Amino acid sequence: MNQPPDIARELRRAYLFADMSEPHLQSLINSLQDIRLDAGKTLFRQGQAAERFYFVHEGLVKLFRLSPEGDEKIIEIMRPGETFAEAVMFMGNQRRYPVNAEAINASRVYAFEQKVFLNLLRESNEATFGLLGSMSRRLHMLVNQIESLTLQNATYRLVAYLLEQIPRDVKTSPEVQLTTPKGVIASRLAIQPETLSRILGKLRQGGLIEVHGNHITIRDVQALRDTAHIPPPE
Amino acid sequence: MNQPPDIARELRRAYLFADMSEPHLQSLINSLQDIRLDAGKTLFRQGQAAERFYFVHEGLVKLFRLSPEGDEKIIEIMRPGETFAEAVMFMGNQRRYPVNAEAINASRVYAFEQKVFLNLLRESNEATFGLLGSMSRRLHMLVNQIESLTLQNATYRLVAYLLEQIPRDVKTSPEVQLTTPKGVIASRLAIQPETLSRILGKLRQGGLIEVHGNHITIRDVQALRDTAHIPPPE
DNA sequence: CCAAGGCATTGACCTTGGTCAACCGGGCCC
DNA sequence: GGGCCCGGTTGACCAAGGTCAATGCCTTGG
Repeated sequence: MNQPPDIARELRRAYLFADMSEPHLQSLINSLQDIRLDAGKTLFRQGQAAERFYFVHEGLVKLFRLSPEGDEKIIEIMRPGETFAEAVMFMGNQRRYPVNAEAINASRVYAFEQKVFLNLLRESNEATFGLLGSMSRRLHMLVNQIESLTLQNATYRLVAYLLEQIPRDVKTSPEVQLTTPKGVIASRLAIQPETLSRILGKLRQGGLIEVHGNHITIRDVQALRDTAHIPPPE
Repeated sequence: MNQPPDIARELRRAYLFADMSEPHLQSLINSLQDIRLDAGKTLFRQGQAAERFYFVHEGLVKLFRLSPEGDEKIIEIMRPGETFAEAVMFMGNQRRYPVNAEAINASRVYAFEQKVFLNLLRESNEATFGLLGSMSRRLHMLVNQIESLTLQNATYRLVAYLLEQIPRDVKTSPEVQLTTPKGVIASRLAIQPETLSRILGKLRQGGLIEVHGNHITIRDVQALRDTAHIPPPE
């Protein structure tokens, strides 16, 4: 069990742990489990009893629902430095995961026991406020998602997604490297892979973007925003 | 300022207040504002600075987003005994309401100052855990909503809504009294009023329900579940 | 080096639900 | 009582995006 000294610093990237006292964080680190997942491996399934929550160390984990027909809707894609399934702890008696979780890539996640964490919350207010912040952010994200699913169309969602992927502080012809297969993005945006492909084609024909496999060059950010009627940031 | 003695009992119906100590609850009650809203009156708008959260005493309040074109999507309809906008308190520096809130009926809501409540949270763990429970439930509700928007069709959503409206412990030919105008239900389900009307017509023709204005008689619960492929409860 | 499987693309077609317009009926106000 | 307004219904039409099928391409493995 090698313990690199900066794992505390890594965990603090998550809102959940950001303001936690050093001793508390250390006691959590001592009890965490380091889990390796091959690509496509299931971490947990919807309906299973929830006893742990997770932090992504590396890789990508998708949280998704399945329809009875087997169609998949990705609710969220968890990236390194993010925690997930921590809200389930407060769902009352029947604590069950409300979604499925599966590794997209080969991944490593840290697992924390609910019991340990709950005990810690009971004696630490900063920790609790960190959790409240995490949950509040997730609520906001879900409301935004509902809005874009109901009040906006597929092109809007894809364009908004692309614009979100632009690294900060870039002004001219930004480059976007898709971090997941296009099919995964399609599910996240609630469209079919065929439709995703067609919309990208349309944008390419319009001279707004260039597509080379996973790599997309945005030729005209403003025009792209305009086609989807997205107001400028801020 | 008449203060009925059982306002504490009323507040305890909300998860947020359920397990709060009596003195804490009393101090909140002393600082609340009782707000009367006419039907259609706006309580707050998306983007406004958030300084208070609310408890519905009577009436119905809709939380909704607007598209640039003016289309409306109701995210949630708040009923007596429920709290809303309490999660906004933890969104960091820029605390702004993420949705609009407007009274559907003539309503009365109690308003609580964030500052007062936050001070109380800092010294009370039961209160904080009540809040975590509220937020956790709301997260779950939103995930369910996303699932039914993306993996299910309009008929499913309407049927699921109707089945939710059936009072507990009723077995035969349940009666459902719609608590809001049909247009409001349509927006909540993310369909057009015309479509809602047509789906009800289809179900009526199929002999599954009877519609008399706001009052709906469900003739065959099982068949209704089957048309939408909804598994039996539990 | 070739075969196989997975992802992406493209085309043809179809379905769901949205749009637009007309109409109905009840409550309300003058 | 008459006009009107609002919520709801109905019909005709339309369009966005889903479905199904064929094909290409790239990776992987024998």
